[in-house]
Amino acid sequence: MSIDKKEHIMEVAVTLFSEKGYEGTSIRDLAHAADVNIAMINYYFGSKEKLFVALLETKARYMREKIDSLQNDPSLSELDKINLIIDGYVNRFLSQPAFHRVLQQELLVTNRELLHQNVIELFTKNTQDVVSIIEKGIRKKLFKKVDPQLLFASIIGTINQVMLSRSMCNILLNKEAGSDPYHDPELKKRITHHIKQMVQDHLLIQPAIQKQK
Amino acid sequence: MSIDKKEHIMEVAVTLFSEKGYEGTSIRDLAHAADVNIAMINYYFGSKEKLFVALLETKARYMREKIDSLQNDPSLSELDKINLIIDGYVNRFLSQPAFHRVLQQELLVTNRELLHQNVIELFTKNTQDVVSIIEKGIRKKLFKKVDPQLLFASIIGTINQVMLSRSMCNILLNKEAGSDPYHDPELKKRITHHIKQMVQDHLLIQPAIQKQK
DNA sequence: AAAAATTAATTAAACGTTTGTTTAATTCAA
DNA sequence: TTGAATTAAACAAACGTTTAATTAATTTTT
Repeated sequence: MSIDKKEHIMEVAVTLFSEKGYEGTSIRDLAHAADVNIAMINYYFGSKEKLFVALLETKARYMREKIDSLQNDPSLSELDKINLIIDGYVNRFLSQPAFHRVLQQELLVTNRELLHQNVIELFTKNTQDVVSIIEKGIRKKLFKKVDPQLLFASIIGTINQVMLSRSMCNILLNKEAGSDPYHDPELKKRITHHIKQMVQDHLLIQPAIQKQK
Repeated sequence: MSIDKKEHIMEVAVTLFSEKGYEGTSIRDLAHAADVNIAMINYYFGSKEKLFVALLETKARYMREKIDSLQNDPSLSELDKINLIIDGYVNRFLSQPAFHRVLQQELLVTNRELLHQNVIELFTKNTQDVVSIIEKGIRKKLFKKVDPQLLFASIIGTINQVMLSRSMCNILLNKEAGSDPYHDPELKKRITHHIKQMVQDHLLIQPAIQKQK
């Protein structure tokens, strides 16, 4: 029973943190939304800060494992790997918008050092892996001599930009103000297609050959 | 004397908000950092929230005017305009990292509706203008049939990604952990060049002709 | 030009809430 | 009957804001 309750609290926490921010969410807000006593949060997690760290550790494994499995697959070309990584990130970000907004918030706020450092570490390994795939493609003369780090920033940054805020996303994509763009199946296709096309045009020597589907 | 003091408070506020977030920054923090009495912030601005809105209105005019002046200049090609807009955004974001982190924070947090709505409005007009420039280039057959909205998201998103956090940026660019990447003149060149190159490769029919400088 | 009256700027202290956390008592399950 | 789970109540500290008193600057009147 207690494990389920911990998970329940964490699920409520990620939603509230994403809507109101870490500082903007009180333990009382959390307890009320999760329908548990105020004292239970500290009973289970020790403190509000430790709840947050627990949240990171639980939620952040998936993408790490995804990239690891691609990394040393000899049957895939470097372009295949990049395309699969784009698919992975878009799927991941769109299916967990609340969690990824919380991550972004902690990257932006530098004074909660423990939380900040925890989020930074998540990104570091992923960055290095993707960059080294791009570098390998360049060495094999499959790719042009692009800037691998900044190209990775463009991939992630494009998704993050769309994910910044729902109303922002609706304005960007000319949707009605009230609608929920993140659960629109069209959006996922559209983002994936745009990023892949842009990355291919930028990476490949003869991008004109590649036809838009 | 009072106008200078208001500006002084706002300058301190943008720094503190960017480091600690809006909720994470107390009026007492602000008053102490600006070396004024606690009551002065409410005396000048009315409330903490109104201080924030005042901050937006003062700081956010520049980019608006920049794009407006480009918009109807017949001597510039659509690609010229896009390149100048990229220059403008990179310069602007890198020279005011604190302010733009505050903007991003408010986009991420949706429950402070007044502040959120104010930031959204800033972005809306800029988005529409840049999109219509890209669309014009497509109609003139200068550009391929790209996704104008998402290409704009890629431009802004790339810069935002690099600006998310200093240590994040240092990791991304392989710099030492302590250094200040945003005041490195090399970084501005590198970002500008990457985005322009990527956008050109994506937009132009024969990107191979365009030579990297 | 000096004095008086009025307005603006600044202060320290206090306001009532809300914050994260803890306690001590109670309920529940093993 | 022992230990874990749960509760309501209380804790001190910090929050944004307001007050009432004082000083500084400006305007009006003499």
